[in-house]
Amino acid sequence: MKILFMGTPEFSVASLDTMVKNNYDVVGVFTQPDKPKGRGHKLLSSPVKIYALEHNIKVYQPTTLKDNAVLDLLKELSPELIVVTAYGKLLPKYVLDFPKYGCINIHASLLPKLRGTAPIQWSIINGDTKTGITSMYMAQKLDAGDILIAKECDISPDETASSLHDKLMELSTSVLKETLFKVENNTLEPKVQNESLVSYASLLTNENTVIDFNKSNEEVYNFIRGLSLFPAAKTCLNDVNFKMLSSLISDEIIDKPAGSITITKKKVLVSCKNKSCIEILELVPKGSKKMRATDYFNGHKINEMDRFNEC
RNA sequence: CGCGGGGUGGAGCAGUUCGGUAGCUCGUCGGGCUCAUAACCCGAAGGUCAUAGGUUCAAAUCCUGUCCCCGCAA
Repeated sequence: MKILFMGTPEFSVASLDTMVKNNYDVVGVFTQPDKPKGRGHKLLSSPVKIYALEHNIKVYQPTTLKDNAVLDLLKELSPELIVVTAYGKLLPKYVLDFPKYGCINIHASLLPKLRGTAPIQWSIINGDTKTGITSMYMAQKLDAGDILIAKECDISPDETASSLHDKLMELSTSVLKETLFKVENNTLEPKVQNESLVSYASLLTNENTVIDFNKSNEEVYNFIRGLSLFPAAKTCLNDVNFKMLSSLISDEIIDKPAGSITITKKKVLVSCKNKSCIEILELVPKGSKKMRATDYFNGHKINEMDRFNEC
């Protein structure tokens, strides 16, 4: 069975690697075009591209799929199945209809919950204790196709986006393997998604990754770990931007306005809703590197009025 | 040449504008107080101020080159 793979980040590499290791016939890889990245704007290739080149798989990086050249390419590669994991582009209908066995997507949530681009982060931010990996037939509507295989994964109380990413990436390989096996044996049983249970994991932006200390300390805690290490929860103090990387729920009761800072001998506490507070462990000040919160405040004196806020 | 910040005892910073051999908050070590302590008191160790060269009576501080680190943006 000829398979065309589409994916871009590290998470996608696991899928591609699974197919390569299990000797599937990957006839080509679509990945996002190289973009100027990092300091100095150097052109960087996606992890999928790097992996594919190392394994002598043809790489294609169309800027748009709505192009006759892409259709010609599909005809040339003539895939019987397209597997998509975090590619970063929506597939036009003619692509979805092209392969004989359809297009299959690996998604990092238990659909129909958390459709969209950042399901890993939002599952933690929302305080969920369980998430998973779902494979589905792709439909034109985002992540709305019929469900094929779903596997659950627990979210531990101190889970971070990074650790959950790794767990789900591992889980995605077994979901993909099982899905491919059933495709080959024609034993899939697609299930329509229950539209009444749909929720969305919206794109992470600079705006919706800012900490709101008016929420409870538990919500703030989930927010920080749900965005750690990347892209990280943001806040601001005296016109300096900060990323909060890790924290702990504190049982201290401090009657100060949200965002107020209390420095004790060993702890940096920030006030949240209803006198609750959160202990900040690690942060990154703008222009500086990751450090312990206590270290930062050893070198930067603050006064009573200073508060973390939205800038 | 995308924008910007920075390299000062173990950590985080100040000092650099207006040159005169180094300071703060912690940590470490020793001692003391205490029922006890992450608290408090006393004391100590620890720095070629990234590096090379230049200017100067004198450079962390001025000039020039080099290396390294980081944030943003994408």
